[in-house]
Amino acid sequence: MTTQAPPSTARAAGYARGRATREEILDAAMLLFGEVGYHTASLREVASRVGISHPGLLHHFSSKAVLLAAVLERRDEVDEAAFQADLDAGHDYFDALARIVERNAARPGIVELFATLSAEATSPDHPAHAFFQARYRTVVGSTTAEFERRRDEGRLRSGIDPDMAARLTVAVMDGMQIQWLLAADTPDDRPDMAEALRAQVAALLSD
Amino acid sequence: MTTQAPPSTARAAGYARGRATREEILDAAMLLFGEVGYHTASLREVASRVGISHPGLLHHFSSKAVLLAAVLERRDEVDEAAFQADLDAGHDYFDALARIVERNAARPGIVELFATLSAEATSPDHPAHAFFQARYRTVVGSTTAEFERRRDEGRLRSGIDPDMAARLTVAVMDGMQIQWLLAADTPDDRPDMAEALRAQVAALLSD
DNA sequence: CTTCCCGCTTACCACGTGGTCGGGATTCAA
DNA sequence: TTGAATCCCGACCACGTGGTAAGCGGGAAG
Repeated sequence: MTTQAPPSTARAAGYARGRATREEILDAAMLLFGEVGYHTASLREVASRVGISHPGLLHHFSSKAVLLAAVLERRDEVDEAAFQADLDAGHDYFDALARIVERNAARPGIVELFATLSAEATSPDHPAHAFFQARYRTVVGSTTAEFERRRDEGRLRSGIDPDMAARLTVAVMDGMQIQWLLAADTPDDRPDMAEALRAQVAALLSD
Repeated sequence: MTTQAPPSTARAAGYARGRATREEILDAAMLLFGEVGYHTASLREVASRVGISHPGLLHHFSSKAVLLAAVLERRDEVDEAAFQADLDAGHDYFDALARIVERNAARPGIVELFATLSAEATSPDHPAHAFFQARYRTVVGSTTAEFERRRDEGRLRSGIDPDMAARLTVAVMDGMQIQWLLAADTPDDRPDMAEALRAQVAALLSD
Protein backbone atom coordinates (compact mmCIF):
# COMPACT_ATOMS: atom_id res chain seq x y z
CA MET A 1 0.00 0.00 0.00
CA THR A 2 2.74 2.48 0.94
CA THR A 3 4.80 4.09 -1.79
CA GLN A 4 7.84 4.19 0.43
CA ALA A 5 10.56 1.91 -0.97
CA PRO A 6 12.90 -0.20 1.17
CA PRO A 7 16.49 1.12 1.36
CA SER A 8 18.07 -0.73 -1.52
CA THR A 9 16.36 -3.73 -3.08
CA ALA A 10 12.61 -4.03 -3.60
CA ARG A 11 11.60 -6.54 -0.92
CA ALA A 12 8.36 -8.07 0.22
CA ALA A 13 7.26 -6.95 3.65
CA GLY A 14 8.64 -8.91 6.58
CA TYR A 15 10.69 -12.08 6.66
CA ALA A 16 9.94 -15.31 4.86
CA ARG A 17 8.77 -16.96 8.06
CA GLY A 18 6.25 -14.25 8.73
CA ARG A 19 4.80 -14.44 5.25
CA ALA A 20 4.45 -18.21 5.59
CA THR A 21 2.51 -18.16 8.84
CA ARG A 22 0.39 -15.34 7.44
CA GLU A 23 -0.72 -17.73 4.73
CA GLU A 24 -1.33 -20.49 7.25
CA ILE A 25 -3.49 -18.13 9.25
CA LEU A 26 -5.56 -17.26 6.20
CA ASP A 27 -6.11 -20.94 5.43
CA ALA A 28 -7.10 -21.81 8.97
CA ALA A 29 -9.34 -18.77 9.31
CA MET A 30 -11.10 -19.57 6.06
CA LEU A 31 -11.86 -23.07 7.24
CA LEU A 32 -13.01 -22.05 10.69
CA PHE A 33 -15.14 -19.13 9.49
CA GLY A 34 -16.78 -21.62 7.19
CA GLU A 35 -17.33 -24.14 9.93
CA VAL A 36 -18.89 -21.90 12.54
CA GLY A 37 -19.33 -18.45 11.00
CA TYR A 38 -17.44 -15.26 11.63
CA HIS A 39 -19.07 -14.25 14.90
CA THR A 40 -18.70 -17.62 16.54
CA ALA A 41 -15.16 -18.27 15.38
CA SER A 42 -12.54 -17.15 17.90
CA LEU A 43 -9.10 -15.79 17.23
CA ARG A 44 -7.71 -18.22 19.78
CA GLU A 45 -9.09 -21.17 17.85
CA VAL A 46 -7.65 -19.93 14.58
CA ALA A 47 -4.32 -19.26 16.24
CA SER A 48 -4.20 -22.64 17.91
CA ARG A 49 -4.77 -24.40 14.59
CA VAL A 50 -1.74 -22.61 13.24
CA GLY A 51 0.23 -23.42 16.37
CA ILE A 52 0.68 -19.90 17.67
CA SER A 53 -0.83 -17.82 20.44
CA HIS A 54 -3.67 -15.47 19.74
CA PRO A 55 -1.71 -12.27 20.22
CA GLY A 56 0.71 -13.85 17.76
CA LEU A 57 -2.11 -13.87 15.27
CA LEU A 58 -2.99 -10.27 16.06
CA HIS A 59 0.57 -9.37 15.18
CA HIS A 60 -0.24 -10.29 11.56
CA PHE A 61 -3.84 -9.11 11.44
CA SER A 62 -4.51 -6.20 13.71
CA SER A 63 -8.14 -7.13 14.37
CA LYS A 64 -10.67 -9.84 13.70
CA ALA A 65 -12.42 -7.76 11.05
CA VAL A 66 -9.14 -7.20 9.25
CA LEU A 67 -8.61 -10.96 9.22
CA LEU A 68 -12.03 -11.50 7.70
CA ALA A 69 -11.42 -8.92 5.01
CA ALA A 70 -8.13 -10.59 4.09
CA VAL A 71 -9.77 -14.01 3.88
CA LEU A 72 -12.55 -12.79 1.61
CA GLU A 73 -10.22 -10.80 -0.58
CA ARG A 74 -7.87 -13.69 -1.17
CA ARG A 75 -10.70 -16.12 -1.75
CA ASP A 76 -12.22 -13.88 -4.38
CA GLU A 77 -8.90 -13.44 -6.14
CA VAL A 78 -8.40 -17.18 -6.45
CA ASP A 79 -11.91 -17.83 -7.78
CA GLU A 80 -11.77 -14.91 -10.16
CA ALA A 81 -8.43 -16.02 -11.57
CA ALA A 82 -9.64 -19.58 -12.18
CA PHE A 83 -12.84 -18.27 -13.74
CA GLN A 84 -10.98 -16.00 -16.15
CA ALA A 85 -8.60 -18.80 -17.01
CA ASP A 86 -11.54 -21.03 -17.95
CA LEU A 87 -13.01 -18.25 -20.02
CA ASP A 88 -9.73 -17.63 -21.81
CA ALA A 89 -9.43 -21.36 -22.44
CA GLY A 90 -12.56 -21.01 -24.56
CA HIS A 91 -15.10 -22.23 -22.05
CA ASP A 92 -18.68 -21.11 -22.09
CA TYR A 93 -19.57 -18.48 -19.46
CA PHE A 94 -21.96 -20.86 -17.71
CA ASP A 95 -19.55 -23.73 -18.09
CA ALA A 96 -16.96 -21.68 -16.31
CA LEU A 97 -19.49 -20.92 -13.60
CA ALA A 98 -20.29 -24.61 -13.22
CA ARG A 99 -16.60 -25.38 -12.95
CA ILE A 100 -16.27 -22.96 -10.05
CA VAL A 101 -19.11 -24.79 -8.36
CA GLU A 102 -17.49 -28.13 -9.06
CA ARG A 103 -14.18 -27.02 -7.61
CA ASN A 104 -15.90 -25.66 -4.51
CA ALA A 105 -17.82 -28.90 -4.02
CA ALA A 106 -14.45 -30.49 -3.35
CA ARG A 107 -13.66 -27.89 -0.69
CA PRO A 108 -16.55 -27.90 1.76
CA GLY A 109 -14.84 -25.25 3.86
CA ILE A 110 -15.18 -22.68 1.11
CA VAL A 111 -18.82 -23.46 0.53
CA GLU A 112 -19.52 -23.12 4.21
CA LEU A 113 -17.58 -19.88 4.29
CA PHE A 114 -19.68 -18.17 1.69
CA ALA A 115 -23.01 -19.70 2.67
CA THR A 116 -22.57 -18.83 6.32
CA LEU A 117 -21.04 -15.43 5.74
CA SER A 118 -23.40 -14.21 3.05
CA ALA A 119 -26.30 -14.83 5.42
CA GLU A 120 -24.46 -13.31 8.36
CA ALA A 121 -23.34 -10.29 6.37
CA THR A 122 -26.95 -9.49 5.67
CA SER A 123 -26.88 -7.19 8.71
CA PRO A 124 -25.89 -3.69 7.65
CA ASP A 125 -23.31 -3.37 10.41
CA HIS A 126 -21.53 -6.63 9.67
CA PRO A 127 -17.88 -6.03 8.71
CA ALA A 128 -18.37 -7.93 5.46
CA HIS A 129 -21.64 -6.27 4.51
CA ALA A 130 -20.20 -3.91 1.91
CA PHE A 131 -18.04 -6.68 0.51
CA PHE A 132 -20.99 -8.93 -0.19
CA GLN A 133 -23.10 -6.12 -1.57
CA ALA A 134 -20.39 -5.30 -4.08
CA ARG A 135 -19.82 -8.96 -4.82
CA TYR A 136 -23.44 -9.64 -5.67
CA ARG A 137 -23.66 -6.51 -7.75
CA THR A 138 -20.78 -7.58 -9.94
CA VAL A 139 -21.73 -11.22 -10.25
CA VAL A 140 -25.39 -10.63 -11.13
CA GLY A 141 -24.20 -7.77 -13.32
CA SER A 142 -21.91 -9.89 -15.43
CA THR A 143 -24.40 -12.74 -15.53
CA THR A 144 -27.07 -10.33 -16.71
CA ALA A 145 -24.73 -9.21 -19.48
CA GLU A 146 -24.26 -12.82 -20.50
CA PHE A 147 -28.01 -13.44 -20.64
CA GLU A 148 -28.44 -10.29 -22.70
CA ARG A 149 -25.96 -11.67 -25.15
CA ARG A 150 -27.97 -14.89 -25.36
CA ARG A 151 -31.17 -12.96 -25.81
CA ASP A 152 -29.68 -11.04 -28.72
CA GLU A 153 -28.87 -14.39 -30.27
CA GLY A 154 -32.46 -15.42 -29.66
CA ARG A 155 -31.43 -18.11 -27.21
CA LEU A 156 -33.05 -16.74 -24.07
CA ARG A 157 -36.42 -18.14 -23.20
CA SER A 158 -39.18 -15.76 -24.17
CA GLY A 159 -40.82 -13.77 -21.43
CA ILE A 160 -37.78 -13.79 -19.19
CA ASP A 161 -35.89 -10.65 -18.38
CA PRO A 162 -32.09 -11.09 -18.47
CA ASP A 163 -31.70 -9.45 -15.08
CA MET A 164 -34.26 -11.78 -13.56
CA ALA A 165 -32.57 -14.74 -15.21
CA ALA A 166 -29.27 -13.68 -13.68
CA ARG A 167 -30.74 -13.25 -10.22
CA LEU A 168 -32.44 -16.62 -10.41
CA THR A 169 -29.20 -18.25 -11.47
CA VAL A 170 -27.13 -16.88 -8.61
CA ALA A 171 -30.01 -17.58 -6.23
CA VAL A 172 -29.86 -21.20 -7.31
CA MET A 173 -26.15 -21.33 -6.61
CA ASP A 174 -26.62 -19.94 -3.13
CA GLY A 175 -29.69 -21.96 -2.33
CA MET A 176 -28.16 -25.22 -3.47
CA GLN A 177 -25.20 -24.60 -1.22
CA ILE A 178 -27.50 -24.68 1.78
CA GLN A 179 -29.22 -27.88 0.67
CA TRP A 180 -25.82 -29.36 -0.04
CA LEU A 181 -24.35 -28.42 3.32
CA LEU A 182 -27.43 -29.46 5.23
CA ALA A 183 -27.25 -32.94 3.71
CA ALA A 184 -23.59 -33.42 4.58
CA ASP A 185 -24.38 -36.25 6.97
CA THR A 186 -27.03 -37.86 4.75
CA PRO A 187 -25.23 -38.26 1.42
CA ASP A 188 -28.18 -39.99 -0.18
CA ASP A 189 -30.23 -36.86 -0.67
CA ARG A 190 -27.27 -34.61 -1.30
CA PRO A 191 -27.75 -32.63 -4.50
CA ASP A 192 -25.14 -32.19 -7.21
CA MET A 193 -24.60 -28.45 -7.19
CA ALA A 194 -22.96 -28.21 -10.59
CA GLU A 195 -25.62 -30.32 -12.23
CA ALA A 196 -28.26 -28.16 -10.62
CA LEU A 197 -26.66 -25.04 -12.04
CA ARG A 198 -26.58 -26.54 -15.52
CA ALA A 199 -30.22 -27.60 -15.26
CA GLN A 200 -31.17 -24.11 -14.15
CA VAL A 201 -29.36 -22.46 -17.05
CA ALA A 202 -30.91 -24.96 -19.46
CA ALA A 203 -34.36 -24.09 -18.13
CA LEU A 204 -33.74 -20.41 -18.74
CA LEU A 205 -32.41 -20.80 -22.26
CA SER A 206 -34.57 -21.86 -25.18
CA ASP A 207 -34.61 -25.27 -26.94
CA MET B 1 -47.34 -32.42 26.05
CA THR B 2 -48.24 -34.13 29.32
CA THR B 3 -51.30 -36.32 29.57
CA GLN B 4 -51.86 -35.33 33.16
CA ALA B 5 -55.09 -33.34 33.52
CA PRO B 6 -55.58 -30.40 35.91
CA PRO B 7 -57.82 -31.11 38.89
CA SER B 8 -61.21 -30.09 37.57
CA THR B 9 -61.49 -27.96 34.42
CA ALA B 10 -59.21 -28.37 31.41
CA ARG B 11 -56.96 -25.30 31.70
CA ALA B 12 -53.97 -24.01 29.80
CA ALA B 13 -50.72 -24.26 31.74
CA GLY B 14 -49.85 -21.34 33.99
CA TYR B 15 -51.53 -18.00 34.51
CA ALA B 16 -52.76 -15.66 31.83
CA ARG B 17 -49.92 -13.26 32.50
CA GLY B 18 -47.32 -15.93 32.04
CA ARG B 19 -48.78 -17.07 28.74
CA ALA B 20 -48.80 -13.47 27.49
CA THR B 21 -45.14 -12.78 28.23
CA ARG B 22 -44.30 -16.16 26.78
CA GLU B 23 -45.74 -14.96 23.50
CA GLU B 24 -43.89 -11.67 23.77
CA ILE B 25 -40.68 -13.54 24.32
CA LEU B 26 -41.25 -15.64 21.23
CA ASP B 27 -41.90 -12.54 19.13
CA ALA B 28 -38.84 -10.72 20.40
CA ALA B 29 -36.63 -13.79 20.04
CA MET B 30 -37.79 -14.35 16.49
CA LEU B 31 -36.88 -10.80 15.56
CA LEU B 32 -33.52 -10.82 17.28
CA PHE B 33 -32.49 -14.25 16.00
CA GLY B 34 -33.30 -12.91 12.56
CA GLU B 35 -31.31 -9.75 13.06
CA VAL B 36 -28.10 -11.22 14.38
CA GLY B 37 -28.43 -15.00 14.23
CA TYR B 38 -28.87 -17.49 17.02
CA HIS B 39 -25.30 -17.63 18.27
CA THR B 40 -24.88 -13.89 18.46
CA ALA B 41 -28.24 -13.15 20.01
CA SER B 42 -28.15 -12.99 23.80
CA LEU B 43 -30.85 -13.97 26.24
CA ARG B 44 -30.35 -10.67 28.02
CA GLU B 45 -31.13 -8.75 24.86
CA VAL B 46 -34.26 -10.76 24.19
CA ALA B 47 -35.35 -10.35 27.79
CA SER B 48 -34.71 -6.62 27.82
CA ARG B 49 -36.86 -6.15 24.72
CA VAL B 50 -39.70 -7.80 26.58
CA GLY B 51 -39.00 -5.76 29.64
CA ILE B 52 -37.96 -8.55 31.95
CA SER B 53 -34.70 -9.83 33.36
CA HIS B 54 -32.85 -12.69 31.75
CA PRO B 55 -33.49 -15.19 34.53
CA GLY B 56 -37.11 -14.19 34.09
CA LEU B 57 -36.85 -15.36 30.53
CA LEU B 58 -35.22 -18.61 31.59
CA HIS B 59 -38.21 -19.23 33.79
CA HIS B 60 -40.31 -19.64 30.63
CA PHE B 61 -37.72 -21.31 28.43
CA SER B 62 -35.26 -23.38 30.35
CA SER B 63 -32.39 -22.85 27.94
CA LYS B 64 -31.45 -20.89 24.85
CA ALA B 65 -31.80 -23.96 22.64
CA VAL B 66 -35.29 -24.59 23.97
CA LEU B 67 -36.18 -21.01 23.09
CA LEU B 68 -34.94 -21.50 19.54
CA ALA B 69 -36.91 -24.68 19.13
CA ALA B 70 -40.07 -22.95 20.30
CA VAL B 71 -39.53 -20.06 17.89
CA LEU B 72 -39.04 -22.35 14.92
CA GLU B 73 -41.92 -24.58 15.82
CA ARG B 74 -44.38 -21.73 16.16
CA ARG B 75 -43.16 -20.07 12.99
CA ASP B 76 -43.63 -23.24 11.00
CA GLU B 77 -47.12 -23.75 12.37
CA VAL B 78 -48.21 -20.29 11.28
CA ASP B 79 -46.80 -20.64 7.77
CA GLU B 80 -48.17 -24.12 7.34
CA ALA B 81 -51.64 -23.08 8.42
CA ALA B 82 -51.72 -20.13 6.01
CA PHE B 83 -50.41 -22.33 3.22
CA GLN B 84 -53.07 -24.97 3.76
CA ALA B 85 -55.73 -22.30 3.95
CA ASP B 86 -54.67 -20.95 0.56
CA LEU B 87 -54.69 -24.45 -0.87
CA ASP B 88 -58.15 -25.14 0.52
CA ALA B 89 -59.33 -21.83 -0.93
CA GLY B 90 -58.59 -23.31 -4.32
CA HIS B 91 -55.24 -21.69 -4.94
CA ASP B 92 -52.58 -23.27 -7.10
CA TYR B 93 -49.74 -24.96 -5.19
CA PHE B 94 -47.18 -22.52 -6.55
CA ASP B 95 -49.54 -19.63 -6.05
CA ALA B 96 -49.82 -20.57 -2.42
CA LEU B 97 -46.03 -20.75 -2.25
CA ALA B 98 -45.73 -17.31 -3.77
CA ARG B 99 -48.21 -15.97 -1.28
CA ILE B 100 -46.08 -17.22 1.58
CA VAL B 101 -43.18 -15.37 0.06
CA GLU B 102 -45.27 -12.24 -0.34
CA ARG B 103 -46.41 -12.34 3.25
CA ASN B 104 -42.86 -12.83 4.46
CA ALA B 105 -41.62 -9.92 2.38
CA ALA B 106 -43.74 -7.73 4.61
CA ARG B 107 -42.07 -9.16 7.72
CA PRO B 108 -38.32 -8.78 7.23
CA GLY B 109 -37.67 -10.32 10.63
CA ILE B 110 -39.00 -13.66 9.50
CA VAL B 111 -36.97 -13.63 6.33
CA GLU B 112 -33.84 -12.84 8.29
CA LEU B 113 -34.69 -15.57 10.76
CA PHE B 114 -34.79 -18.32 8.19
CA ALA B 115 -31.99 -17.04 5.99
CA THR B 116 -29.62 -16.59 8.89
CA LEU B 117 -30.62 -19.72 10.71
CA SER B 118 -30.67 -22.09 7.77
CA ALA B 119 -27.07 -21.14 7.02
CA GLU B 120 -26.08 -21.34 10.66
CA ALA B 121 -27.84 -24.66 11.18
CA THR B 122 -25.68 -26.14 8.50
CA SER B 123 -23.27 -27.26 11.21
CA PRO B 124 -24.19 -30.76 12.40
CA ASP B 125 -24.01 -29.76 16.05
CA HIS B 126 -26.25 -26.72 15.75
CA PRO B 127 -29.37 -27.09 17.90
CA ALA B 128 -31.59 -26.46 14.88
CA HIS B 129 -29.74 -28.80 12.53
CA ALA B 130 -32.24 -31.63 12.68
CA PHE B 131 -35.13 -29.20 12.40
CA PHE B 132 -33.88 -27.75 9.14
CA GLN B 133 -32.98 -31.13 7.73
CA ALA B 134 -36.52 -32.32 8.32
CA ARG B 135 -37.96 -29.07 7.05
CA TYR B 136 -36.12 -29.25 3.75
CA ARG B 137 -36.98 -32.88 3.31
CA THR B 138 -40.69 -32.20 3.59
CA VAL B 139 -40.76 -29.03 1.51
CA VAL B 140 -38.74 -30.39 -1.40
CA GLY B 141 -40.70 -33.61 -1.01
CA SER B 142 -44.09 -31.99 -1.44
CA THR B 143 -42.81 -29.73 -4.19
CA THR B 144 -41.42 -32.75 -6.01
CA ALA B 145 -44.83 -34.37 -5.76
CA GLU B 146 -46.41 -31.27 -7.27
CA PHE B 147 -43.97 -31.26 -10.18
CA GLU B 148 -44.66 -34.94 -10.76
CA ARG B 149 -48.31 -34.11 -11.01
CA ARG B 150 -47.52 -31.46 -13.61
CA ARG B 151 -45.31 -33.85 -15.52
CA ASP B 152 -48.12 -36.40 -15.68
CA GLU B 153 -50.23 -33.66 -17.20
CA GLY B 154 -47.44 -33.02 -19.66
CA ARG B 155 -46.83 -29.55 -18.26
CA LEU B 156 -43.31 -30.03 -16.98
CA ARG B 157 -40.54 -28.90 -19.24
CA SER B 158 -38.95 -31.83 -21.03
CA GLY B 159 -35.59 -33.00 -19.78
CA ILE B 160 -36.17 -31.83 -16.24
CA ASP B 161 -36.48 -34.25 -13.36
CA PRO B 162 -39.25 -33.33 -10.90
CA ASP B 163 -36.92 -33.70 -7.95
CA MET B 164 -34.40 -31.38 -9.54
CA ALA B 165 -37.15 -28.91 -10.37
CA ALA B 166 -38.24 -28.93 -6.75
CA ARG B 167 -34.71 -28.40 -5.45
CA LEU B 168 -34.14 -25.55 -7.87
CA THR B 169 -37.38 -23.94 -6.81
CA VAL B 170 -36.63 -23.97 -3.09
CA ALA B 171 -33.05 -22.94 -3.85
CA VAL B 172 -34.41 -19.91 -5.62
CA MET B 173 -36.53 -19.02 -2.63
CA ASP B 174 -33.56 -19.25 -0.28
CA GLY B 175 -31.14 -17.53 -2.60
CA MET B 176 -33.47 -14.66 -3.34
CA GLN B 177 -33.87 -14.06 0.37
CA ILE B 178 -30.18 -13.33 0.64
CA GLN B 179 -30.21 -10.96 -2.31
CA TRP B 180 -33.30 -9.32 -0.88
CA LEU B 181 -31.83 -8.90 2.59
CA LEU B 182 -28.48 -7.72 1.30
CA ALA B 183 -30.16 -4.95 -0.69
CA ALA B 184 -32.18 -3.70 2.26
CA ASP B 185 -30.35 -0.38 2.29
CA THR B 186 -30.30 0.02 -1.50
CA PRO B 187 -33.96 -0.46 -2.46
CA ASP B 188 -33.28 0.22 -6.13
CA ASP B 189 -31.74 -3.15 -6.83
CA ARG B 190 -33.91 -5.04 -4.40
CA PRO B 191 -35.53 -8.01 -6.12
CA ASP B 192 -39.20 -8.94 -5.87
CA MET B 193 -39.05 -12.36 -4.23
CA ALA B 194 -42.54 -13.45 -5.17
CA GLU B 195 -42.13 -12.40 -8.77
CA ALA B 196 -38.83 -14.27 -8.87
CA LEU B 197 -40.51 -17.42 -7.62
CA ARG B 198 -43.22 -17.16 -10.27
CA ALA B 199 -40.64 -16.59 -13.00
CA GLN B 200 -38.71 -19.61 -11.80
CA VAL B 201 -41.77 -21.86 -11.84
CA ALA B 202 -42.71 -20.53 -15.26
CA ALA B 203 -39.26 -21.39 -16.57
CA LEU B 204 -39.61 -24.95 -15.29
CA LEU B 205 -43.06 -25.54 -16.71
CA SER B 206 -43.76 -25.79 -20.41
CA ASP B 207 -45.41 -23.07 -22.52
C1' DC C 1 30.13 -7.57 15.91
C1' DT C 2 26.51 -4.46 16.56
C1' DT C 3 21.95 -2.83 15.77
C1' DC C 4 17.50 -3.04 14.51
C1' DC C 5 13.33 -5.04 13.28
C1' DC C 6 10.43 -9.03 13.07
C1' DG C 7 7.91 -12.90 15.02
C1' DC C 8 5.96 -14.33 18.77
C1' DT C 9 5.07 -15.20 23.92
C1' DT C 10 3.16 -14.69 28.69
C1' DA C 11 0.30 -12.10 31.52
C1' DC C 12 -3.43 -9.34 31.87
C1' DC C 13 -7.79 -6.60 31.20
C1' DA C 14 -12.77 -5.41 30.81
C1' DC C 15 -16.64 -7.33 29.29
C1' DG C 16 -20.50 -10.27 27.75
C1' DT C 17 -22.13 -14.91 27.83
C1' DG C 18 -25.53 -18.92 29.43
C1' DG C 19 -26.99 -20.72 33.52
C1' DT C 20 -27.93 -21.29 38.86
C1' DC C 21 -29.72 -20.02 43.43
C1' DG C 22 -32.75 -18.19 46.73
C1' DG C 23 -36.24 -15.32 47.64
C1' DG C 24 -40.03 -11.85 47.11
C1' DA C 25 -44.47 -10.61 44.78
C1' DT C 26 -48.53 -11.75 42.58
C1' DT C 27 -52.22 -14.58 41.39
C1' DC C 28 -55.41 -18.10 41.64
C1' DA C 29 -58.12 -21.88 43.86
C1' DA C 30 -60.23 -23.55 48.09
C1' DT D 1 -58.10 -15.92 54.45
C1' DT D 2 -55.14 -19.43 53.91
C1' DG D 3 -51.93 -21.92 50.90
C1' DA D 4 -49.83 -23.18 46.95
C1' DA D 5 -48.32 -22.36 42.47
C1' DT D 6 -46.66 -19.08 39.26
C1' DC D 7 -43.95 -15.24 37.78
C1' DC D 8 -40.02 -12.80 38.02
C1' DC D 9 -35.79 -10.48 40.10
C1' DG D 10 -30.96 -9.42 42.05
C1' DA D 11 -26.75 -11.46 42.88
C1' DC D 12 -23.61 -14.51 41.55
C1' DC D 13 -20.60 -17.92 38.92
C1' DA D 14 -17.28 -19.86 35.61
C1' DC D 15 -15.90 -19.11 31.30
C1' DG D 16 -14.72 -17.36 26.71
C1' DT D 17 -14.16 -13.21 24.09
C1' DG D 18 -11.27 -9.39 21.42
C1' DG D 19 -7.67 -6.57 22.43
C1' DT D 20 -3.37 -4.52 25.00
C1' DA D 21 1.32 -4.22 27.25
C1' DA D 22 5.81 -5.52 27.75
C1' DG D 23 9.42 -8.17 26.64
C1' DC D 24 12.49 -11.83 24.62
C1' DG D 25 15.07 -14.54 21.15
C1' DG D 26 16.72 -14.78 16.55
C1' DG D 27 17.57 -13.56 11.94
C1' DA D 28 18.91 -9.72 8.69
C1' DA D 29 21.68 -5.84 7.40
C1' DG D 30 25.35 -2.44 8.14
